[in-house]
Amino acid sequence: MTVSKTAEKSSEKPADAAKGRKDAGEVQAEALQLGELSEQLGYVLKRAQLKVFENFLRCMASLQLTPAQFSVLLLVEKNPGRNQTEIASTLGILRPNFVAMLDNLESRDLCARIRSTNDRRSHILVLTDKGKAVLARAKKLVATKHEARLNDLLGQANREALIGMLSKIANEF
Amino acid sequence: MTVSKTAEKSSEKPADAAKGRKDAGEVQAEALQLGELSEQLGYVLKRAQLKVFENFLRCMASLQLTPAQFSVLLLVEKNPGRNQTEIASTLGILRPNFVAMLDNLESRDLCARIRSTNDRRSHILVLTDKGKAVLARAKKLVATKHEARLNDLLGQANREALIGMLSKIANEF
DNA sequence: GATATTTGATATGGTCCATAACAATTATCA
DNA sequence: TGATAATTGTTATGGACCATATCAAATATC
Repeated sequence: MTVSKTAEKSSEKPADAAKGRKDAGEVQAEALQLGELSEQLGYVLKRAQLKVFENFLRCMASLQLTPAQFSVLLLVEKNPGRNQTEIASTLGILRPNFVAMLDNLESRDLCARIRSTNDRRSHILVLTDKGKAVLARAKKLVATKHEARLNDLLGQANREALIGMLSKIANEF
Repeated sequence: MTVSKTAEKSSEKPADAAKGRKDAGEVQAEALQLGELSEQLGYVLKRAQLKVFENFLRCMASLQLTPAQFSVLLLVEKNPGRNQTEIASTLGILRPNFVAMLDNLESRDLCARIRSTNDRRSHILVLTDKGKAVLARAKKLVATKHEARLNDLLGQANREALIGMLSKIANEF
């Protein structure tokens, strides 16, 4: 597998990268043969994931939300009153790494840590009003600019089948 | 999105993580609601990719090959006589980062850098005999233990459809 | 009430990714 | 031809993300 995650400027898109020579005169170096690589699940999965994240970041540029941050806001909205450990572990984020992430969201006034009265060790997480508003706008952007692109590319039925298969892999592989 | 890539020991699997409490007596904290997250392309894509890579590493434990290393060996075998820049860029690896990778493979006698006689700046890449042998064994392991798992999980037709859709996303998204 | 566990946090190290810069070599072209 | 530009592999470096150990405060357990 492999595939870096460069956005636009530097690295050329992996597929037809090696052709980036002289478009001028001489002998065009023949393109490399991907061979069995293009049938490798991991390879194609990783490449697709990088493309999707890249597109996500472009769509969210105005809101400055990464995929990870978006997922946190979504989960906190859906599960208000949960503490850091619960939110983090549900997303597969280790608690130490979740701290800086929350510091960021909190400094932008998108969510807040509230000392729990039941258990004064834990911080309850909630979205601020601004956080709710930003998340609402983010959802619209994602739906119209990001997910809609999948329908254009694959069609509604295939899109749902894809999500279903990926979920199955994520849960049962 | 989010989802870390922890293998087995430490972090719990994201989905049913928050339940990892006491299986003993008291009140089981209700599981968190994933909500729209489970329909987010990027989220499910990333989670699937992590699972697949994790499984790949397990299957290749005896050969000590990462997905990235495997892809390099595959590509060099398919395209002998190419230089570092060509192989790296085709895989989306930046040339500076490709150096250490090759150092590793070369130190294990899996591939070799050969000074080109045409252009004494470039290094031609080839697989060593050991490299070819290891790659052959790797292919078998991948086919029987890794890719075969997809068929068991999705069925042949769905597997091909999945690869096709992912390729389309990787190339056209 | 002594001990163990949990929570959020800090420090730290590893891996991967990206950019700048460099020497050696080759291409370009005035 | 010779000066200049471009390319190749490389090093150095910084950032992002991930993982582990450890800690103090608070709580649970016995």
